[in-house]
Amino acid sequence: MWMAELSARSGCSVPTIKYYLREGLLPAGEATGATRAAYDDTHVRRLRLIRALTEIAGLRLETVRQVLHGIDHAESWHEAVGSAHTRLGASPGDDTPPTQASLARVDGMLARQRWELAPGHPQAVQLARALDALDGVGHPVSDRLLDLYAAAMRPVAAHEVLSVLEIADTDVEASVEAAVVGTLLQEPLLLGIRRIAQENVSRGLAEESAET
Amino acid sequence: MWMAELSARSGCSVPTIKYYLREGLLPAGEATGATRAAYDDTHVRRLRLIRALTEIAGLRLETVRQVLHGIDHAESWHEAVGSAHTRLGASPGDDTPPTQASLARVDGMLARQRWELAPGHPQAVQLARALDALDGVGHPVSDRLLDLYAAAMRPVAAHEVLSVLEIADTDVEASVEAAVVGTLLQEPLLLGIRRIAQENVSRGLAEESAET
DNA sequence: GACATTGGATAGTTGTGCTGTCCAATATTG
DNA sequence: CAATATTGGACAGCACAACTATCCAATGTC
Repeated sequence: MWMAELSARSGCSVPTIKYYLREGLLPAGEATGATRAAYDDTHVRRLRLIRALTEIAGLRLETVRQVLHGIDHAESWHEAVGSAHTRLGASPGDDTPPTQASLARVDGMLARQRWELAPGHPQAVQLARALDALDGVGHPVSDRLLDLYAAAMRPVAAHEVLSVLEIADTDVEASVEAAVVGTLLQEPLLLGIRRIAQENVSRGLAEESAET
Repeated sequence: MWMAELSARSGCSVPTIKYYLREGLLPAGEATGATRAAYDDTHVRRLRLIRALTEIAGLRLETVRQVLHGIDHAESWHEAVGSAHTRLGASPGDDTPPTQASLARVDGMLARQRWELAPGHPQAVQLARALDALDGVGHPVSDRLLDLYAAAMRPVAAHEVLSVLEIADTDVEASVEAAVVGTLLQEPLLLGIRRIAQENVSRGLAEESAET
């Protein structure tokens, strides 16, 4: 298909597609001449993925490019997820080191869960910085809450990883994409359900106290 | 304290503080003369909250303003959380209606969890749109995963709401802020722990398969 | 051979979140 | 009381991200 059809099928305007090509987010089509290139379904999928990562996961194009690069160059699916996680760890330009106290709390949580993470791992650092930030606004979280989060996420993560594994047998490339998409694009799902759960607990308690 | 001290204590530059004042994010100090105004600890706290909401929760200033307005005007803490949730539901300018199929799936999940949500509630709409987006990129999620998310979030939400309630007895205003902060600023914590859990499950399986 | 489309290059636009500058009115200090 | 410093207020400017628009020569297509 030509540019016009790619635009129609992906929902992106032609200038936007050209912009993504320039920025290296979308691989060039197969050149069939000096002024013509052919695109296929992989380009349509890639465009939809870019839009999803920016609009839903809220990633910036620079981050999207790194994530896509990870998808394209990963040898295995868990390498891809690790790469995506690393890219997402820190917002660019923010290299404030976390406090030792928060790092220790993260290590403690990991130990209690019998989870292992290399010291100085981006995820641990990021988590420690989040703890610092909550301290900074005067709303520190308890270790109990961290453990609760960990306990809640354990079965979720297990299910997610296993469902990606099922695809990995038949199509490694697809499983890499599924892993990254699953991690990033399902975040709003999880958070949305958390909010709904909070509202229900909250309403339940409000009605309860109204009865007394 | 004067402007200079407020700047030093909050970590925001004077022009930035002036900007927030102009934008209505920070209440004006008490005017002690035509060219002087006194600020107090509430202003320091408010500034730190603004920075946390933008830098950590990734909210735009327009959204921060609405959230702060909700905090300041809420009668009760669950009203504040509801208001904050509503503000966060949709990205501005994005009013694509979800498909009926996804709305039905959300309703089904709510019914299975015995959760109640008014029809057309922003949270349900938002969740349905997230499901549509995942379908759009060719990675639909199963009802099983939704249920798993819900089951995982149930105890989390219960604990979070209860810990806010404990404060509510002594200080309603503080509990309102705690509810909003807890909902928004603890999101990175939850997601970070989920990523760590995924990596551990993934690494465990990778080692396991390496042994065979 | 006329006409539309493409790729490539370049410049312009919009929105967001600050920053910088200026000034008159005041405090503060000596 | 005078010199100096600081403040609030208004306004313009800047940097970045993500497009969007325009132009053009080469090339397909009919």
